[in-house]
Amino acid sequence: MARGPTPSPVVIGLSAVVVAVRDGEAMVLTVRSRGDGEPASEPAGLPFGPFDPDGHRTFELALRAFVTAQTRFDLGYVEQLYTFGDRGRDAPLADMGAGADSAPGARPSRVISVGYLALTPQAVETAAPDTAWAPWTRFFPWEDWRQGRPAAALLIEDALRQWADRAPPAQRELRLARARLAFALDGAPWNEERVLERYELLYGAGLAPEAARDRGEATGERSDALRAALGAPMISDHRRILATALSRLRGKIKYRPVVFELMPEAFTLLALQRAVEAIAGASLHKQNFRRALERGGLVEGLGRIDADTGGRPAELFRFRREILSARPVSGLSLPLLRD
Amino acid sequence: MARGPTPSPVVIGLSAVVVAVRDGEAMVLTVRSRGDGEPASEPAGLPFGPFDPDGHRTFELALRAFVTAQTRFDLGYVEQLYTFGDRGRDAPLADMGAGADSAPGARPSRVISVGYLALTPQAVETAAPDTAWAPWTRFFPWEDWRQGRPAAALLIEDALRQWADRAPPAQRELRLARARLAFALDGAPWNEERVLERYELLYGAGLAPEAARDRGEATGERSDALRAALGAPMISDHRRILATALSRLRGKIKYRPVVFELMPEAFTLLALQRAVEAIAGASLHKQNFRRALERGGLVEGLGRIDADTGGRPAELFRFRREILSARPVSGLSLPLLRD
DNA sequence: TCAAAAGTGTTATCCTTACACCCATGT
DNA sequence: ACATGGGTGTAAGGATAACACTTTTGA
Repeated sequence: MARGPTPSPVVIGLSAVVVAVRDGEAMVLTVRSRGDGEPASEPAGLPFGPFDPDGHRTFELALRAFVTAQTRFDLGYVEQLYTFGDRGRDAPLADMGAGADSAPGARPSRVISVGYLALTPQAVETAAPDTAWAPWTRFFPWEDWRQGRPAAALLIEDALRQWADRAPPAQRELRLARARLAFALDGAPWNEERVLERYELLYGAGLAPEAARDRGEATGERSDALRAALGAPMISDHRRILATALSRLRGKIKYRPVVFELMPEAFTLLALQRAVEAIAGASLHKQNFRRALERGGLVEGLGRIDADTGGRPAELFRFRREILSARPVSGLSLPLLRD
Repeated sequence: MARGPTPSPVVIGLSAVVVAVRDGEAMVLTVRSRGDGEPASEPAGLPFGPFDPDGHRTFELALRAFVTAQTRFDLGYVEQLYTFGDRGRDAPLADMGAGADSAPGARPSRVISVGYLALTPQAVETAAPDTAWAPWTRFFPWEDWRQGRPAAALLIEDALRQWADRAPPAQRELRLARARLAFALDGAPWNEERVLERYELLYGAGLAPEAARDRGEATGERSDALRAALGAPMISDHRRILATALSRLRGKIKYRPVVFELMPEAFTLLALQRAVEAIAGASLHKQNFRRALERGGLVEGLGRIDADTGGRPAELFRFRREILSARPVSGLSLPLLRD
């Protein structure tokens, strides 16, 4: 293994997608980027920090430590998502931490970022400055199908068709096929799990503002409506990490009982359903949802509650955590409701 | 961000689990560790190498390059598995690559390893020295349930019960519950996907030889039969990576048509079934397997073949790769056969 | 002729989906 | 009374699991 010129330093960054559900809306913990006197429209980022090879025994411990430090918030359920190492996707952290005080003109350190998903039962307002919960529909407006196909999806459909038309004939069909599958064009079924695929398509098509940014160009002309439909960009590749998290969570909810990590100790069945709907971005069939719950034996009734919205008071339930160690247990089925 | 003493260097290692199926057996590409004149019983490892932050634009390109260099073998399908960063699980690469020529007594570099899964259609014998295909039952004898519950699983069951009995009473039930779920004790159902969970349990129980090794101790007394049942250890944490790969593959085969990445262009339905069985470690019901295939429209008949084993010649089929871009497509159902 | 595999048919059962309806409470 | 949500029943269709049987070849 010949030694060439000294290799560039490698920095490992950890990013966390912290998810909570607050009155029927799925929220993500965001950090304003170096929030000084900059305009409020500066893109947000995920909580992140450098991994210290000396101080931290495992990634997960490191993650918990710095998220608590940065946001004064304790994490519960945590799982690793993916490790991103592409050069050229606006390496996160490149201008902070290990690289912050390097001489100008020095070779930038290569940054590898390990993304994590964390779930917490309540979106407690943190006292930490520059930290805020944001609904993730802000970053992915096209992912919310709870009221039927969202306007954002329609605008994106048009933009993607134009993108396909701009291609040389040989590529046109390929582009269309990708768009059709990802965004349910021409009657194709919508698959809520393909969040990452959709975001990557938008990035590849140059529609996500991050694409132009990473190339050092200005974003092309576009209408206000389309801009809104494309969602708020994030610093670095954080929106990609967020998309990965949503994909993973939407998939996992079906085969592991992870929703309960987002619920308080006692909850009504409708609250549970609303949480699942917020994550899945789709409306569910009430009766069938409850029947599936029963079959699984996942929950157990308690007493009652009143202060609900309108209507008859609902019974409170709790997650039967015991069964996790008693038998293999799958997640919730998603009996979709078509409007 | 105060600068303490200079931080330890971080080295990123890439490991590949390269899988192929050869006459009904699932094989993994292994590398003999620094194979000099050492005894043949030296543990094997996975193909691995350091990631060069200057030369490589993405992990995947780096992986393909060094696997080809090391094994003279071209990868097809590739996906990232997981990034391992725990200190104390015998950091891979610590004594090679970037760390090889460091002064004795110098602080060892912290090694992070990114595991990848790769699938190839044929287990071509590579000309590369110290590289060999090994059936993965060698490393996980308890995972092969094609002929019913394997003897290895029974021996491990006993060992795990003893491990639970050795615990203080408070922990006894917890240990038993974990063992029950993972290894299907007391009538619990076997879940073929939990390969990693099972390996980690064996590691945690001190049964996997790697556990004692990582603590710098000698492996405890055990019978030859039990030793065989526990499978061949691997260097570093490679067996953990291998377990991760098998878990992932066994899961993925059901919801993505990945088996076909392991098949030649034309194959018989029985060959396909045998491949799935080798991966899943379970026998399948022939008729129901074929019916499910038909329903999915995944394959298309061609002509015929003869040179088969005994019996009537079977028709050859091919995977209809076109459908991948035409519609969302799920994997194969596993109609398990109970003996 | 027999072993070994290829193929075909059919049935019971369960899960999913869908539709329709009644109950309890606050305004 | 009526809006809002809680809660129950039931029937149709499709997928799965399980059974038994015929066909075609090579040795």
